Amino acid sequence: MAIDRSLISGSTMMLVLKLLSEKDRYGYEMIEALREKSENVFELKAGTLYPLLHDMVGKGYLTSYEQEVAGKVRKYYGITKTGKKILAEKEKEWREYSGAIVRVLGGMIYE
Amino acid sequence: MAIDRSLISGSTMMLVLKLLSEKDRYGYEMIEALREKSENVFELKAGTLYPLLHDMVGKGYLTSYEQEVAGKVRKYYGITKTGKKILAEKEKEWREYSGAIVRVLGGMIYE
DNA sequence: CATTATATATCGGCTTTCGATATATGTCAA
DNA sequence: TTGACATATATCGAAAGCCGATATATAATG
Repeated sequence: MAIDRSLISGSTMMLVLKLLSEKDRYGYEMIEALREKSENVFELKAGTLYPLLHDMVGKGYLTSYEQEVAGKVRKYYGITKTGKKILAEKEKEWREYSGAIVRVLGGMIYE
Repeated sequence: MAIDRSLISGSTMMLVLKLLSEKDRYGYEMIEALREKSENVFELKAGTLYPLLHDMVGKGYLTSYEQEVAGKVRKYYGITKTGKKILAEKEKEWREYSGAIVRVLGGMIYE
C-alpha cells in the first residue's frame, strides 16, 4: 500500500459495496478493480477481503453464488437491497467526514 | 460521534498536528477546537487523545510544558520540526487517499 | 516440469479508538 | 455552603479493522 493503511480504515466495506453496486463480482476481481479505479492507491489484501465478504453475507448486505469458469469455481457476490441502503449511508458519512477534514485542514487540500 | 468512528481511523494524529501547527494548545482545548472546526462532526475522546499525545511526545513530534492558569496546571503541547514534517506527509497521504475514494465512488461526491 | 497467476480461505497479531473509571480543582446556582 | 457541573488529565481493558503469513488448488506460461 502506497499510503498509510490506517487511513483506509472503515471505508473498505463502502468500497466493496460500491464495486458490487455496478455488477456482480468475485473476490479476486474486486481486488483488481479497486487497484485500477484507485490508480494503484488502494491494494486491498486477500486477508482483509475474504473475511469481510463472509461477514457482509452474514449481515445480509450481499448474496453469493458459485460459478465455474475455465475449470475453476469462482464465488460471485451481489449486493442486496439492504446493502444498497448501507452503501448510501456510508457515502453520506464519507461526505460528512471528508468535509470536516477539509475544514480542519483549512480548505487548502487538492492544492 | 455522529458518524462511524472507524472512518476517523488514522487521521487523528494528523488533525492533532494540524491544530498544533497553528499554536500551542492543551489537551482539553484540542478536543473543543476539533469539535468547533469540524462543525460537530468530530468529537475526539479524552481516552483517545491523552495516550496519543504521550505517544507523539515520545516520537519527537511534540514537546510539552506545564503552565498554571487560574490555579490549575495545564499541559501545553507544541509541534516540533519533525512533527511538521510528519504533518506534511500525512496531508499528502490524505489527498491521495481521498482522491482515490472519489475515483472509486465515481466522482459524484460533494453532490 | 517448474514457476507464476488465479482464486479462496483462516489465524494470530498489531494498531487505533473508545467506554469506563479515577482524580482534582473551579464555578455557579439553589 | 454545598451539591452539581465544567474543566483538565490520566489509565486500562475491550472491540474493531486490517494485514502478514500461510495453506490449498487449479490454469497458464515458459
